[in-house]
Amino acid sequence: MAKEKAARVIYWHRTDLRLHDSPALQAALDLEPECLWPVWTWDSHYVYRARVGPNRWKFLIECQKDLSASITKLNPKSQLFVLREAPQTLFPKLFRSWRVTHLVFEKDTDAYARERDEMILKFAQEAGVEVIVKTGRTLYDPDLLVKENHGKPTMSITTVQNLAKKLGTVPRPIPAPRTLPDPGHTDIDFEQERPCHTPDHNNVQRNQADNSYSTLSGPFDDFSVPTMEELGLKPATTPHKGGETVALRMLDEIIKNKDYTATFEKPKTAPTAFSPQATTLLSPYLHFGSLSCREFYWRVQDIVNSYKGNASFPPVSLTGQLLFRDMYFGAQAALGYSFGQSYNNPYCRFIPWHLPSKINTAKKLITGEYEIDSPVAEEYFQRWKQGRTGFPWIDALMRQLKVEGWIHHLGRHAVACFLTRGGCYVDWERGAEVFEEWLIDHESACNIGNWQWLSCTAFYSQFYRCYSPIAFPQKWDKEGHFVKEFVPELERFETKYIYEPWKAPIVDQKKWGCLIKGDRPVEEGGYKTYPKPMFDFSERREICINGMKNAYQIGLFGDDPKVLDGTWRELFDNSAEGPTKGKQGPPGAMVGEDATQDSGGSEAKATRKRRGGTQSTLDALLKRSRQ
DNA sequence: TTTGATGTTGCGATT
DNA sequence: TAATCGCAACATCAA
Repeated sequence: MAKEKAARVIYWHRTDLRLHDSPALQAALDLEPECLWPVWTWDSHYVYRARVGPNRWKFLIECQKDLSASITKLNPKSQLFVLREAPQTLFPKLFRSWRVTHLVFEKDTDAYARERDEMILKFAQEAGVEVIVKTGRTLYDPDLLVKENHGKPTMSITTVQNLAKKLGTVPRPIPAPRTLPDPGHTDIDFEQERPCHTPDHNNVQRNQADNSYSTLSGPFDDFSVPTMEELGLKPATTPHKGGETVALRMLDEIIKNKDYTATFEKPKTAPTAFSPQATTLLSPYLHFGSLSCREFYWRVQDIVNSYKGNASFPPVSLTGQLLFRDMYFGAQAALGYSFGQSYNNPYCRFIPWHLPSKINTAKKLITGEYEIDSPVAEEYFQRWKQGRTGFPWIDALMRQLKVEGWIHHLGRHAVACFLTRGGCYVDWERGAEVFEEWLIDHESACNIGNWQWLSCTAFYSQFYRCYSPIAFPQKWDKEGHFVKEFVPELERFETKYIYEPWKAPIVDQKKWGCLIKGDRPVEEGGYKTYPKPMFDFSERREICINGMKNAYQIGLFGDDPKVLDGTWRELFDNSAEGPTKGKQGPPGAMVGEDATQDSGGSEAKATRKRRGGTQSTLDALLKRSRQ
């Protein structure tokens, strides 16, 4: 159907801070618009609800500034127009005010994005605005993957590889446009609506007033990208820089090394390598869409196809990494909100982890808060988060994560295994929240999927394969260079003790300027200190494996009625690892008046008495170690 | 329905 | 030093 009037198009950037290979941008340009506004809406969901540390804020801002500059290079009248209002309230006003005919954007399939985009679609229909949505964030449209998988989530890489075969070759990337239309007028003849600030998960990230929403078009009325200071954020510490320009330059460098590109095998890359790291570090660019995954795929594939030696193959090869990404997107697309939690997730095993999420049972959603069922587990969790477990390998990784916003994939495995099934027996959702806060490449689908994988709640089940915080890093970095970089307290320690510094004789500890004592690093009497290990690893490993074995045998999944109503406790022995005491209840898992009660009714109390105590294995262990 | 193979990336002992 | 194997063990997938 031919359009009567010239198109006035808003191109809504969200997951695609780039000009190269954007099917959605191409669709917008195909309309031959009379005017085109490249727009970013400062979504309050990201500002207040998502967990975003200063490093990812900085990366996002750099991606936006780079894109805006590239737009202006193609058309000096244009830029990325940043509008500081939630899209749900902004667009209806904008459609009217700017006489918009089309809204174009790249498809986003996470649960919140779908809800938001449905609403925007409705507003657009009401305003007579045509909406065009194109896939471009993944190799395959996640909804199409799911459809080909008979509506089921994609839970294994072989499944995805087979589906990919059926769906055919990944399309070649589209070159960046050489020209861009003028934007239309940008007069604002309406009031800015400021979003609800509470709950504000990012309050901890700020040290100044939050001016995210001071005005609609920014303090200089020029729709420019906000600064860290305007957002009130603490300074970023990451050395990694965002933007399409940097991303394409990095890709060029990687591709230049044909051997690396064609023979890459993820399991053979060292998690202890830093400056330079052993993997590409392109993930944050893929996350913000400043690098197109199809661009990456084909640049790699062309090298592989012409490679004379033995090239690697998916799933371990570079393109295989993109297939894993698609797998997680496919799982998320099929499961929606339940993908992000154990509760009500039919594909997620039920394990009675410590520090379980509080649940809003009416909505069947986790609330973002958690229950401290065991003070010891909470201490383990805090020490893990702050990089003071006393295991140098774990602490080095957690410190690198906090400072730089990126750690190697196998490093993520190590700390995730340690927090969950291979050490602390703490809920994977706690770990996923920390990663969400600190990773510059945080992609909800991949993060959630990887945490489920490592905790053996979904995707993977061989819980008896457990990462040792000593043997595993030793395999990669005998000298302990990585540890010495990120845990400088230990920089003078002998190689022999680098992963087990508590075994070093006191005289040597003194000689090397660091005493192994306490639960946090401090300066003391002329010496540095580094913590003692917070538990005996092999002891904890055994407890965890037994806990997992038991939970696997009981065999509940997140959508089991017993999980939903809390009566799962009937199936667990009181002494089983985790908050299993009492036979009733969901206490601990409920929100509302009953949420804070520790255990069920009189029957539970009777049972507890009969069994002679309610102490979990964890607390018993601690008590023993203090004696 | 049963069966056999497989599963991105473990550990530790042995060769 | 690097490669191989047994370990103890289970869900999923394809045939």
